[in-house]
Amino acid sequence: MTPEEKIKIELIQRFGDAYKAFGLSKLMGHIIALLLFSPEPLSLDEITKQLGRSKGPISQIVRRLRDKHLIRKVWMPLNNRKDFYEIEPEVFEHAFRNNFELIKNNTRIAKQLKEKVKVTKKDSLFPINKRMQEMESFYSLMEIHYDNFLNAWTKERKKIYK
Amino acid sequence: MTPEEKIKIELIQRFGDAYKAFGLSKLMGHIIALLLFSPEPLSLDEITKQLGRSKGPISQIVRRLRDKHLIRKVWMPLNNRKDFYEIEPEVFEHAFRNNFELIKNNTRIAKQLKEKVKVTKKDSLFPINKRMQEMESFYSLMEIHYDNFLNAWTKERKKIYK
DNA sequence: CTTAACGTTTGAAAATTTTCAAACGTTAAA
DNA sequence: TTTAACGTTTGAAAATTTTCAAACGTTAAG
Repeated sequence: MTPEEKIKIELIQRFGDAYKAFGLSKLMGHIIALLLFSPEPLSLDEITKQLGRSKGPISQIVRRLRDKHLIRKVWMPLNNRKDFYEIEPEVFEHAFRNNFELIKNNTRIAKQLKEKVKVTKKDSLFPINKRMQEMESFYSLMEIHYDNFLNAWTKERKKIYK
Repeated sequence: MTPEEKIKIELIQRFGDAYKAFGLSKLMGHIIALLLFSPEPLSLDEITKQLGRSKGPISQIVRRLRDKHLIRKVWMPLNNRKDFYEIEPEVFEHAFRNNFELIKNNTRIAKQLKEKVKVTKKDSLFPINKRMQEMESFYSLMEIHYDNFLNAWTKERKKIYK
C-alpha cells in the first residue's frame, strides 16, 4: 500500500467515526473524507467503487450531503453523462451551521415551553419555569458566541486564502 | 389531563426529539426532561413508571447520564434502599462540554493527519495537507470561542442565580 | 428510433440498536 | 439467618437503520 493510500484510508476511517460520534451516518463521513482527499471531482461510480458500496446508499447519502451543503455537483464538460461531485469549499463552516440549527432549536424549545408555563399561571410550575428561563439564557448566549465565531472565521479564512 | 401533565408530556417529547437530533438516545432526553420537570429527586422505579419502560434500559441510560454529568445521585435519608436522581445543577453546561469534546477530537484529527502527510513528503498530498491545515485552523478557532462562551456563561449564570 | 449508460427508487435482507423479562448478586429489614 | 426490595446484567425479541440488488425512468449516443 502506498503512503497516499494509507493516508486516505485513515482519513476515511477517522471521518466515519467522527460523523458517527456526531450522530450522523458513518457513510457520510466516508464520502466527505474521500472528496476531501481527492484533488479532482469524483463520479458516483468512482465513489461507489472506492468505498466498496452499492449505488443505492451512495446515491441517497450524496443527496443528503448536498442538502446539507457539504458537497456540490460539478459540471464536467468531458464526461457529460456522469454526475461529478466535489467538497463544498466551505465545508467546515457549513457543517458548523448545520449544528447551529440544532442549537437554535434548543432556544426555541425553551422559549415555547416557558410561554406555555406562563399561560397556565400555576405556581406549581415555577421550578420548571425557572429552568426554561435558564435554558433560554444559556442557548441565547451560545448563539451570540456562535455568531462571533463565524465572523472571526470569515476573517481568518481570508488570511489563509488571501 | 391537567395543565401540568400536558407541559410535562410536551417537555419529554421535545427533549426526546432534540436528543435524537444530536445523535443521542431518545430515552436520554426523556429522562432529562422528566428530572428537569420534577421539583424533587426521583427514584429509578418512579422514572420507570412515569416513562412506561422496564428497568433494564432505565438503569443503563441513567448510568450513561451520570457518566456524562447530566444527572446525579441524591442521598435520601428517608428511603435508604432506593437510589434517587436529580438533574445536575449545571446540566446545560455539562451537555455543552460533552459536545466540546467532539470538537476537540476534530482538531486532533486534523493535526494528526497533517503530521502524517508531512512525514511522507509527497507533493501529491499537498491538497489534502492544505485542507487539514484549514480544518485545524477552523476547529482551533472554534475552541477559543467555545471557551469564551463558557466564561461568559459563568458570569451570566451568577447574575441569574445571584 | 433504438440502445445503453446513468442515477434514483424500492422491497427485501442484513446489521445494528433498543427494549424487555428474567435471573442474579447485594444489602437492608425482619 | 432468612426474606424481600433493590439495581444490574444478560440473552432473546422487537424495532430501527443500513445496505443491497433489481427494476425503473430518463437521456445522451449511436
